[in-house]
Amino acid sequence: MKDNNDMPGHLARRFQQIAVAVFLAEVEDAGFDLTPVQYAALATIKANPGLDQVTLAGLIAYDRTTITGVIDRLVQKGLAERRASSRDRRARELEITDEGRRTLRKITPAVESAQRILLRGLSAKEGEDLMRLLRKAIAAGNDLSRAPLRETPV
Amino acid sequence: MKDNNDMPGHLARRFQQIAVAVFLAEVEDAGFDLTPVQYAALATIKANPGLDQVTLAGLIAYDRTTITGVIDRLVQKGLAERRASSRDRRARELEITDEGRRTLRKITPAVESAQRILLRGLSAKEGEDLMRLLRKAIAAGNDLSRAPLRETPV
DNA sequence: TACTGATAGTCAGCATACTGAGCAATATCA
DNA sequence: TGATATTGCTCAGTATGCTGACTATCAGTA
Repeated sequence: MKDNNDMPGHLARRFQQIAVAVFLAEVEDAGFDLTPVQYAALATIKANPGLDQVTLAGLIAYDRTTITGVIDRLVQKGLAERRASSRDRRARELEITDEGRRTLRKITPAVESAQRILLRGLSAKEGEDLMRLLRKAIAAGNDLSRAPLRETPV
Repeated sequence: MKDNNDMPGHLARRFQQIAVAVFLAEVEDAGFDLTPVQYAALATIKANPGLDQVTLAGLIAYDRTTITGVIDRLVQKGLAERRASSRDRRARELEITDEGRRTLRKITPAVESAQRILLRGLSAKEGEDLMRLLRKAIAAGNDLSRAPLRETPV
């Protein structure tokens, strides 16, 4: 029988498991307490000031029910703010705070270090290849998850 | 600034996200209710009758605190049994039930189909390359997560 | 304008994953 | 043998990620 550990689905789970562990370790070493998910959300808020939650979720492929809790924690840590939108009373506009900006700036080396560690078993070319193939497989499967990546709409 | 969506960590998360969605969809279409994690645990119990929980966790790289709940659900569904070990009174021996065996057999086509769908954007060679590179990166990072893969000890 | 459908956000519930702590039992070694 | 360390398992707490349902609001149209 084929080894279950060799199936693409299992490799996907393992790779993600290691990626999260490495990220958290590097970030903690740098003296911060931020998850990969929180980091991506914060960086995307900074790059798109005033965006609403659904747009944010689409830009980083999070489920809209997940993003609520993530933003809750960013707000609670004082890194982001959630305001009512003036144009659409259903929507909340998101902004990064000065503290959030400071954190992003200081945390960047740790985040980049994590990415290097994640690929440390591969040569530079192999790392490039892996990322290219992952991007291609992901693009083909984008709409298969409930939270697909959405190019900036609007 | 570099696009966050292009970082290896983000690609890892996305690939895993799609892998789980595809697995669940295929398995549900086949008329079953089993998660990727439950499937891997059940298949490993079948292949290693009487193994204990820590060994099972090591064979599929799950955390020991996660495996408890997974087995709870397999037992509750009648697919596996948990017995006290006679050799070590701390340990629990795991066995697959007839129902579990039947389920595994019938679910296999759906599981294989899921793996194909996950790689559907890639050529056969690209799929092979992706898996080879993932295996290599994972092997190099194995000990960086709290739940590393352990070759059958004993 | 009134109706209908879509959209933004939240919530409850469930299933991974992990941290850290704790209990019971086993192993090791002075 | 007796103290110490280790191991197998569980639990409480936290953070994703999802399903499905619900409210409030908006948009399009008859």
